[in-house]
Amino acid sequence: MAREQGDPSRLLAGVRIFQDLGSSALADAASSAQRLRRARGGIFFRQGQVADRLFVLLAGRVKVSQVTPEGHQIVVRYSGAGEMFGCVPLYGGREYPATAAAMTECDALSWDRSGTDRLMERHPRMAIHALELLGEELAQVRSRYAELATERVERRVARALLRLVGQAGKKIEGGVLIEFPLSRQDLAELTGTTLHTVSRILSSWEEAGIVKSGRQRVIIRKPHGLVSIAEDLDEGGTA
Amino acid sequence: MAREQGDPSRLLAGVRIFQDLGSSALADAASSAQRLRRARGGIFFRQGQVADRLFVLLAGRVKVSQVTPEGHQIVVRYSGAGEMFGCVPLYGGREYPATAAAMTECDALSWDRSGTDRLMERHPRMAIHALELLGEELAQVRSRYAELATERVERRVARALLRLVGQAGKKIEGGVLIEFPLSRQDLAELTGTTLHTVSRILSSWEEAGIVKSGRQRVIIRKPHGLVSIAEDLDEGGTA
DNA sequence: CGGCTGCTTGATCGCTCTCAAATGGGGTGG
DNA sequence: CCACCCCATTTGAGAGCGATCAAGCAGCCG
Repeated sequence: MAREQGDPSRLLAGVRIFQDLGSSALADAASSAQRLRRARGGIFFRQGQVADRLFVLLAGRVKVSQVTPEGHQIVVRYSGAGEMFGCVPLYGGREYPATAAAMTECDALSWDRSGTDRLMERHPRMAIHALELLGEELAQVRSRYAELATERVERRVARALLRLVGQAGKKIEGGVLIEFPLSRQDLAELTGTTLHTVSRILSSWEEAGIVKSGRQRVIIRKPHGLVSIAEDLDEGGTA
Repeated sequence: MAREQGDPSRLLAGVRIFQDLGSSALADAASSAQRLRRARGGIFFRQGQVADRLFVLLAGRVKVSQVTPEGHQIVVRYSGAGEMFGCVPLYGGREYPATAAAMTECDALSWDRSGTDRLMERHPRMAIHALELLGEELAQVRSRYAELATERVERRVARALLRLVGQAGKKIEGGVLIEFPLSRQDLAELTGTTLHTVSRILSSWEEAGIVKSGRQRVIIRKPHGLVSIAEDLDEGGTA
């Protein structure tokens, strides 16, 4: 457990599901947590495994993805520090419906099922927070669903990038860098298209000076240009 | 109609969120509920309204749908008797993200926000059940998302119909009838396509003897045929 | 019976997938 | 330190699914 950085209960204070819980509750949670690290590429859990653990990410970035019966990959979401993932045990699911893999070096806490049950019993507010988080996630998936059903690929990719900027954007000179390795394939699986189409789109944006991208790297040079594509505004916004 | 049947707490026993709650809790819930009826086409709530009520459907069928900023309609789901809808207040959302309209004559119970809060406080198991329901819904949306991202329209329509059979299928001679008025447009909004494409697909299925359909009516004659289309099996299954 | 609403069907267009092949950057092992 | 190999990416060509546009049709209700 909390090998370095001393008090893990301090880390938990910033995590939404543990908010407003009081220090004794945090200590309670921290004491029953297991500390987990993963190198880039490491796996937290795999789709189909018995869902017996809940995770909270302290540092790093995790890709949560699904494989359809036909073998297509879908990226469900990217989780960052302070976010919860593998929340299936919270609501009684049997198996993980997705795989969670570390995109960068990761550091996480986790609780087994009986631990989460006990925590939620003792601190009912945790259940309320869990409800809130799940509700928000539901709203988000629905909005992505609507997007997929009604929007063109280019706009979907623009929106996905803007969302990623919000989650993992880092200001650098000349733009905003997405702070973890993100391949064309990843973007394609996130937006429901193919890496070829993503590559073409990024190339055209690069030509327009909107982004600068390379091997698993994306820098947004003109966020406003992306916004014009993402929203209804005319394309060709030159910020 | 359910107006008779006396005791509303009896009605609640079959609703998942109230399961295992004990009769006093049911009476508690029933006593604070408001009974609501809507004629076909009536509205329970509209997208964007302040989300102040939770609903449980006792009878009838409700369409939950969204309009995107660009004006496209999306059907989120169809709810049947015993199901909960408008659960936004449960997890603290401000506004309804969708509109709930009665597809048939409907009869429902509803609680205002303070009522649901109080109920969940007094009966924590309700919160657990709510978590379960939300989790299941999340899993379902994700699977529909994956479907939309990776499957052809015909297969999506087949799967949607099969799901509807499970929810509202009624065996009649010569097949299974979807028991509420369902237009081509509805099916299109449910599967992320256009009414034209749905119409063409249904026509071709009709030719193959798989379905029989008319104005806002669909009868599945050969469910197995639909399954062959929905799954990976070769098409042309003649059950 | 007439009009409205939902359904059908044809024709065309174009976005996006698919298939194919080449390119290049980066890390690794020698 | 260099060469090689692997993997991500780029780019072209072509096909096809499904959207869009445009009429016409038919059941149903008033």
